[in-house]
Amino acid sequence: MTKQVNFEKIAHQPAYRVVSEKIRKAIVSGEIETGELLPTETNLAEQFGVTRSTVREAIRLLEHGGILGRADRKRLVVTLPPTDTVGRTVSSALLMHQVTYEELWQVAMGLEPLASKLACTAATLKDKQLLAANLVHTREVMDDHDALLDAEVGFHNILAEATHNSALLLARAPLNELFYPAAWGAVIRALSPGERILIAHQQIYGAICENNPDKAEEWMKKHMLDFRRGIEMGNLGFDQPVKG
Amino acid sequence: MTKQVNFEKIAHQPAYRVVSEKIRKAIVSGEIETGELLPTETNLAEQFGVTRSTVREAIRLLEHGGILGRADRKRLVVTLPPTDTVGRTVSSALLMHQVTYEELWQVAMGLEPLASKLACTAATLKDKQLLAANLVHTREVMDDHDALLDAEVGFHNILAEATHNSALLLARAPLNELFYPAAWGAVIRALSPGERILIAHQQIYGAICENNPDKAEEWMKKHMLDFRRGIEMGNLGFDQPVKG
DNA sequence: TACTGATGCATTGTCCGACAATATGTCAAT
DNA sequence: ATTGACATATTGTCGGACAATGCATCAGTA
Repeated sequence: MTKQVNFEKIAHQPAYRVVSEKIRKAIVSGEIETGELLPTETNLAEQFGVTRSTVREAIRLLEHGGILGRADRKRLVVTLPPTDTVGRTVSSALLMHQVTYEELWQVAMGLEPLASKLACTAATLKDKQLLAANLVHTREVMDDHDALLDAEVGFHNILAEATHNSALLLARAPLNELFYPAAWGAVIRALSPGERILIAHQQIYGAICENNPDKAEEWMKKHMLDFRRGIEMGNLGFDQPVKG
Repeated sequence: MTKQVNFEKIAHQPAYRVVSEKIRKAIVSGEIETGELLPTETNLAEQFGVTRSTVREAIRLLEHGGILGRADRKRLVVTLPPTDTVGRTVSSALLMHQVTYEELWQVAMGLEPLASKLACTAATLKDKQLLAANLVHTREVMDDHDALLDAEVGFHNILAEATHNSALLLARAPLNELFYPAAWGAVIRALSPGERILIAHQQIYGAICENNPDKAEEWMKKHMLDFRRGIEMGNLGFDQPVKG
């Protein structure tokens, strides 16, 4: 082992990444307001001194992150990345990492009771109305497995929105997209636990209306534990990777 | 208000998106294994019947999500999206949504105690060694604000990794990238709470070694509450948007 | 006035062809 | 086994081209 000098790897980022980074920084730093239109591709190309092709590749990079979108399939606008777009990115990452139902359930146990608690103080009148409407709808579709699943997922969704906490919303996006559809769907088909679901939802809704955070949190915990028991009773491979 | 027929908007996706979707599906569905090399750009162009430019734009879309990467700046390989890449996407989305410290703290209160609890049962010997090393290092840099911050963030990071739960890891990515650097940094500079930090970390570490989930969870809650008090004492705009 | 139609311009989506820089593989020379 | 020379493959970047489509303007007509 002779001694040898080590040089650091030289970087040399491709131009399209450099351009992409510059635009991204300008956006995130607020230099360009959301909703504002970006210059045209040819214009950007001139400004950066590259060709339009390069600019286009740079734009694609940002477009997927949801930072950029199209107003009317023409001009580019700076958009608030919609949570579902970002959520999808996270979800497909998790899928590739072969995330298991168990792992997602653990996260759900951390976030959903929290959401219930926070919703008690943060929910607006409109949020409560949405929850109430969801309860009515749930009761109606109690026997239709698919519709019941939709209603169940919808309840948790409305609840999360009612916290008005965007960080929480993004953190639990994978639950919406991966966990509930697959896992709840299986439980519902196997056990038809419509009544139990409805009771839990009603209690949580009640707690929110009474402004009782502890009760809301507790009932959500029960709800999630109930769910887990359903999975175990149905013997539905809790430690298996979620399949997209 | 005359009655009128409503047609659904016709889609017409641009070709680069179609191509991108096809590749994405092939990857997520496992048709292409991770680590496998993709065909060359020219080859893909022929297969899809489009030009190389279009294929390149399609690739950029996926590259940003971290699904695709380069082996050696030449051939494309399918990669497991590294958590930090995906995390950055989420973080910049949150920045643009003007997420507040308060919101992030709420999420932290949901996830960090959970991580502590889970780490008790999931941590390997190596994880414990890393935690121990972090404690030693923390004690050494107690007076260096920047280094102390790094150590503090590092502790929470190791702890989260010790859960071996990729969903949890991704969900808390914004804490690493946005919350701790900015908020803890401010607290540390204002109050120098090195001792209190170290004590909490030691207790958590102890609880993990004793395999005592409840204690680990409790101490992490204390730690986070302590943190919050620090922010309020320092009068550091808890309800202000995080600035990147 | 309110609707319709024609026209021109701007911008994006897609294509083509080209070239430089750089990895990779092969083969000979030492 | 290492080095050097050389051909090859692949990506990054360029420039130019054209069709499709959206937008604005302006005139025409009931």
